[in-house]
Order: sequence, then structure tokens, then C-alpha cells
Amino acid sequence: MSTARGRHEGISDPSVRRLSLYLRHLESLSSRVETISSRALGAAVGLGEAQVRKDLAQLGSFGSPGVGYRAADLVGGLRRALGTDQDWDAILVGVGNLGRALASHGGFVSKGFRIRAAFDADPAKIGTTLGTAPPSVEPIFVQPIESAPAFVAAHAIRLAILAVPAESAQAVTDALVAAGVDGLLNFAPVRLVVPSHVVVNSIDLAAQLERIVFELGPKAADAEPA
Amino acid sequence: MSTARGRHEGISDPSVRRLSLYLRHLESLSSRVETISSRALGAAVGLGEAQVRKDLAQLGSFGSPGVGYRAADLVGGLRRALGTDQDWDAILVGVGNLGRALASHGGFVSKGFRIRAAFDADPAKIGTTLGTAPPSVEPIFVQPIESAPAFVAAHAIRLAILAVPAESAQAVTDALVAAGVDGLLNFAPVRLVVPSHVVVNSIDLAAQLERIVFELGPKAADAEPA
DNA sequence: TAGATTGTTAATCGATTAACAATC
DNA sequence: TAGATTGTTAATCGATTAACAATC
Repeated sequence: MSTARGRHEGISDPSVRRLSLYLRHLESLSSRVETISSRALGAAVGLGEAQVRKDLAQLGSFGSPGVGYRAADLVGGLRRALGTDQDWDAILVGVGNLGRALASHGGFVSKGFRIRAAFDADPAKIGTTLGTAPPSVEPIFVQPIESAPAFVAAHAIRLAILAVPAESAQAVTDALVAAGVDGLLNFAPVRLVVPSHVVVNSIDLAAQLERIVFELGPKAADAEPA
Repeated sequence: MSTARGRHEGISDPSVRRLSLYLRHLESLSSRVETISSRALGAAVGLGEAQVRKDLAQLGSFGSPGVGYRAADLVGGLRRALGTDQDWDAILVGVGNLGRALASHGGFVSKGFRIRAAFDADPAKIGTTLGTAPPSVEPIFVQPIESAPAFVAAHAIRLAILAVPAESAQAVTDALVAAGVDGLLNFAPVRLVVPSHVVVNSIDLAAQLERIVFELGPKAADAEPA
């Protein structure tokens, strides 16, 4: 992540990540579950009870001593804190393999994110259709990348998902930010330079595998020649 | 991330993430760059020079006072520390939109990760071909998910990339771990329970957007009715 | 030599964990 | 009432930042 720290509440980034975990678990619960304790919630997401209480206390009071947290209220409080109590419109830029997958990603829609349009620099892709796979996702026509800024401005789009090559990521970012985008989810392995009011979250997929193999340690050394 | 902390070096997770950033930047540099200072490297990835020196000092001595770090040596040291000085074989499980995109992801191959086989539970997908898009990625035939454990055992595969529905993620994980997998990159929004020797890195794509909108703060409030 | 820059130690800062009084 | 569990304060732990002597 980068920039724009703590514009509102002073909740730390590690804590925000955990709030998403709590929300995900609570959403998966039956609506017949009325309350949940910090201990149970912690166990479900792999954290201690003290950590859970500390995190949730930042959002207000959703718990009762001796009883636990009211699950429905807590879901509402978490969504409100995260900003997903309202839907967010987004655009997708870059319709390669990854872009196409993201456009069809059901997980976005159910969490309040809607991809309103998709753009690509490749003329061969213009006019093709995306996101037809899962039900409830209406098809999206791919438009030329040059028309992205106008679309952003016309529809007051604030979020963009970038699945473009590393070489073009900065140029695309500059154009989108100038048009009004202030939140970017970037999959290119480059650091995007943006004005301080813009929030960037970059995910380097290869780096995610690197973190795993780091933890695994060196592969069993090939037999050392004596 | 979870479990298996510090099996070898005592490098913290935040630091490991930064090591990938440094490596990515150094790889993007011309081979004519022979040395780079902590200040320059930090500026490139958006960190302070003290942070860079602290991180790199953990790997050994790749720098000279008054000169900087030897770029080529540092790339080697970073790869060695991360574990990507050797190639890693992986399998992909789940050949939906996201799975297909990951199979074709050029970024994995160039960083030392090779997807050797793909598996899916859907009979309609068996035998189809994946990963033909970028050059240098040989095509992969999709196999029935039941044959994944045997493949893992036969080829001594340690890494698996999971792009399966949340409901089946745990069952798939259990089968793969039993067959020998000890590193999992999981895209399903569920916490995987694994033995302590197994390393899991879970990426919830919706949560990545949530982190952005949290930082953006509440959307401009609709005009309050007076 | 003088300027630049490392590696490391010390100081600061922030986050996690533990403890416990309040209370349902 | 007794047991459970919150919200919060204090204690611990770890990570980041600053400073500086060593040295190229």
C-alpha cells in the first residue's frame, strides 16, 4: 500500500487487513448465529482473542460483556469502517488473461465492487465481451484505452484495477488520476508514483510465491560432492 | 501468511516483502548499472535509506562504504535469501477464470516458478489446454483433480496454487498436503488449516479493494436532508 | 585527502499481548 | 448469584528511524 495514511480513523494497516478477515468469516456464518465471542472469532481466523477485541473496539461498541458481539451489527460496523456499506464503481484497464479473470471475479460483486467498463490498448480486443461467466455479472464491452479518462470523468469513477504490462502502468495511471481516479489496485510489478491524495495497492503475484519459498527455506541441497 | 515462521533466517515478514521490491527494481535495471546506493534503491521503491540498509545487512555484505551495493551480487544475494536462486515447480488447482490467468502469467516463469500441471474438478475442462498465450510457456493439459496427489508425489511437487471455490479449498488442501505439498498460494477467501510445517499465503482479492476504499474514507455523503 | 556511503548501535515509535475491573 | 466476556489500561515486544564511526 502507499500514501494517504489515516485520512479518517487511525486504524493501522495490519488492523485493516484483519477487519477484512473478520468480515469474511462473519459473512460466511448462518444468519441464525446471533452473537460471537472474541475467542471464537479469533479461532476462526487464526488470531488471539485480545487482538480481536483490540481491533473491534476501534469501531465502536458491538459487544456485551458475558455475551459477545452481535454478529449482524458487527457486520454492519465492519462494512461501514471499511467503506463497503456502499457500492463502489470501478473500471478495469488491461484485458489480458489476468484482466479477463478479474472482470469475471464473482468475489468483487458480492463485496460491493462493480466493474463498470473495461479498456485495452490492443485494437483486436476492442468490442469483445467480458465477464459473462458467472450469473449476475452483466457483460462488459471492451473499449479503447484512450476513452478511459472520459469514461472516468463522465461516471465519476474513483477506482481502477490495473492489469496492464509494467511498461505502461505509470502512463495509464497518470491519465486515470488526471481524470479523477483516486484508488488503484495494481497488478504490475512496478511502483506507481501518484499524488498524495491517491491510494495505491500493488500486488505482485510472483512476490507472493517468493514469500512462500522464503519461509520454506532452501530446497534440499543437492548432494554435496565430497 | 501463516505458520512456519523463521525456519531459517530470522527475517521478518515486512522485511521479506521489501526484499522482493528491491529484487524487482534491481532486475529492471540495465546491466550497465554496477552499483547502487541505499538512497537510490530506497527512492526507487519508496522507502528510506536506513530501512534499505537494515534490510540488506541481513543478507550479508554486498555493499562498500562510499560506493554502494554491487547490483549483480545483490540480485544474487536477494534470490538466494528468498529461495529463488533455484527454480520451483508448482501445480495449479482450479481452472476457472483466475486459474487460467495464473497459468498464463509470464511473471511467474521469469521469477523461477514453473507450473507443471493443472487440475480441475469439472469433467468438461479435462483435457483442455492452458497457458499457450505468452511465448516460452509450454502448453499444459488440464487433468482430473483426483490425479493431483499422485502427480505431486511422483514429481516431488512442493508448491500449489489454489484457485478453487471457497467451499472446496480445505478439502483440496488436505489432499495436496498429504501428498507432499508444503507451500500453498491460496486465492479462496477462507483460512486454510494446515500442519505446522506447511506455509500458506492467502490472497483475498476483494480484501485488497477493501483496503483501498478504507483509505479513501467514506464516499462523499449524499446531501443530508434538512 | 575529502566526500560519500556502508554496517551497526542506540533511540524512537508502534503494534501485540496480557491483565483486569466493569458488567451482562 | 456465578460464569463469561467485553473494553481498556499497562507491559512487552518488535520494527523503524536516526546517528555515527569505519572505510572506500
